[in-house]
Amino acid sequence: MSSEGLASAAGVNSAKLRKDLSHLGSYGTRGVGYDVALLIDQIEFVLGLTQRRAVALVGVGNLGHALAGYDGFASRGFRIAALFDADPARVGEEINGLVVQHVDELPRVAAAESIAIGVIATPAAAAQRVADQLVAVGVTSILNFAPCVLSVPEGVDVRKVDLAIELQILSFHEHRKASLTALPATGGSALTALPGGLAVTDTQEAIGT
Amino acid sequence: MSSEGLASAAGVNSAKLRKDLSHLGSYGTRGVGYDVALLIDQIEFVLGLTQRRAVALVGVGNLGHALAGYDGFASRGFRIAALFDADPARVGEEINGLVVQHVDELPRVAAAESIAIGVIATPAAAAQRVADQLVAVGVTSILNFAPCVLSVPEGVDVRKVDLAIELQILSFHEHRKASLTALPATGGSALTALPGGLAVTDTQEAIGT
DNA sequence: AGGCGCTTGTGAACGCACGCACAAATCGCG
DNA sequence: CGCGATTTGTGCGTGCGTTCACAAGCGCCT
Repeated sequence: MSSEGLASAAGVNSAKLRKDLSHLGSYGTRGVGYDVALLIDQIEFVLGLTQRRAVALVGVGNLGHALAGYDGFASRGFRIAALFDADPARVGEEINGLVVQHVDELPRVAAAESIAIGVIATPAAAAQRVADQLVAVGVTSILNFAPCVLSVPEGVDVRKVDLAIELQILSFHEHRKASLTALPATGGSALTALPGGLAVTDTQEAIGT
Repeated sequence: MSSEGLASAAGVNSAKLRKDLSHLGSYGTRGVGYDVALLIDQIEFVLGLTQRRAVALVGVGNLGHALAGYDGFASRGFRIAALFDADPARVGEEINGLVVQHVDELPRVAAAESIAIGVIATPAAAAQRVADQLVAVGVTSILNFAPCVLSVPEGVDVRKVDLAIELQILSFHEHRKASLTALPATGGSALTALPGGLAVTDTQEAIGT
């Protein structure tokens, strides 16, 4: 498979793709292209995806349920090792073969399962507390679906996924298509990074801290 | 509120924030700062968030359920106007006050509700067909949660959200923290853009087309 | 065996975004 | 009324990512 084919499939420039791959080493053959299977192995190795990491999911509301049942995690080398919730009514429920445990059980489970990554799917109000608990048990990577900014100590990685922001971006493009307002579409605008996004409700207090 | 305060709250540089805001016009007061309420109004106006757009959600599996019940959409100015699924068993189910309709009803509903944005939460195999149907009824903005690359005509915006990729990025950082491999952390690597991501399974056929 | 076409890997240039630093402007206080 | 403190708005330099373009290398066909 040529870099041109890979690039068009991925929707990027072929030169960029080649340069990226060259960082891994020379796994292509000139005049022929790349061995896709070998490439995948190498990428997985360098990215550390060969080891199946254990993931703890906190918050089994609507979103938590969906994440717990999401096939994409298992097929990409992640093992959801435990489900937690703070609501006693939800504790004991079984989802996809896993029983929801109370979030206070986290220290015990984390030690037993060697949790590497924590996923927060709680309401925004509970997110910071959960993050603190995760950090306390040694988790250094957090995926945050709650619409709020988490403060964590140095050395802990937080990635925030705000589903509404994706819609807002689409809405903005829709707006531009309609009215031909020529606002320079600067790549990563700080605007979308504002806590609470652009919601009128409670943005004041979110910023005012 | 000073730009410094806004910037630290958003986690960005204050100069960048001021420059971004300056694109909207001069809504700050020197020596004083910004009127947050006014700022929000202006940003919402420029970004076109003042009009509540109608969203159609296709695919009410685990993820679809979560999205249909997600408060963040409504509070950010989006109205989920209709739910669709191809599975007759799911048609008729009521979620959050909306009844799931068969995807073949899309043309009729789209005309009645003036759908602006389509959200695809179907399995990957069905995503392209749904995208085609959305495009056919005049939808020009698509948010795709299925782990596949959609091909759409010019003028249609597609944003892809792959939840597993977020975990992979965290996993990679975790990997780097463990072994101190010095791989240049190039900003937007093409690797993560590969269709099918880094999954071993069926990547071959995904690329081989 | 030799040449030819195709593809990789990479040096170099372009462009863009980020951040610094400063002039202009506003408010408060003496 | 004037001065100093504070903050915005922005010109400019720097660094990085992307892209072009080309030499080196590989396989195939004759």
